[in-house]
Amino acid sequence: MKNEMNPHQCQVVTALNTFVGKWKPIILLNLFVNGTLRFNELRKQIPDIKQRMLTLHLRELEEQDLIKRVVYAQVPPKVEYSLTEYGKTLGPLMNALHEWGENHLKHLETMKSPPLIKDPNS
Amino acid sequence: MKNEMNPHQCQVVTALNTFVGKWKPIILLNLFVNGTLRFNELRKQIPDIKQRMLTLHLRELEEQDLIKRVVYAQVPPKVEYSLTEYGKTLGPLMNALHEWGENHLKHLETMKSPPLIKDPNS
DNA sequence: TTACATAGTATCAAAAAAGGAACTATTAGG
DNA sequence: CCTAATAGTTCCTTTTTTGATACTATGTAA
Repeated sequence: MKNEMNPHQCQVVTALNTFVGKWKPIILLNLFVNGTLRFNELRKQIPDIKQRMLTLHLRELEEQDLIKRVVYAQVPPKVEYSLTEYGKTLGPLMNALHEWGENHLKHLETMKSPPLIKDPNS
Repeated sequence: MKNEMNPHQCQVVTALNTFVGKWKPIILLNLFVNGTLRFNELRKQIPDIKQRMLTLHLRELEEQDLIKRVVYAQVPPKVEYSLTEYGKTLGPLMNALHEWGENHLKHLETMKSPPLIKDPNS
């Protein structure tokens, strides 16, 4: 743990605020994994998301310079979303989260199921 | 980005869910930085938190095996909170978040203030 | 006996986030 | 003229999260 880390003016919170929420991490992950996706392709990838929520969060992520939005002048409309170069800097963080999460699932298993038979040597 | 990473059964979300929220990261950070703290010491470290929120989140973090709670049988009461060994495994993640957050603050600066004078060589 | 300190609970109110359903613009094709 | 496709927007409701304030238990010390 960084010793200059200060829980008040807090960069950890700054970081979290850019991509937490019910949908943002999933949207970002999909763009990491699939590259460029159209609006409806994202919807298919995230079946439970409502159109409204998808639009709102895409707009916010765009504001934050994490994703870019490219509109093609055609009908029916075509809009493509992808990570910006800056958005891609979240990659290592996503990996770290992924790994900790994976380990956490294992930890949950060991917590839920205590040994049925006590080890006689303990 | 991990190629086996799958936005559906998603470990990133699993990880985030264990410590996101308005107060949890700050509580954890304080325990990382200060080690063991009593209830009221935590309150002083986090001036804006309401007693209720502190209690609720401490209980949740304890449930999750991220922190431990030690009650001393004395009056007035004394209750100490600290990270569990498992809680300490969040350290590298906190550091990664801290670093990305720090960089993000710089990025925000460069976004907010576009050059007043265009570089004639660009 | 009264006040004090610590670590809480209990209740109700407010605010923030998310959900649901319906509606829109555009144009190509039949 | 009607329909279909895409990427939205509008309006309203529900759920979730926080906030605000007051109240409690208990032993010690004045």
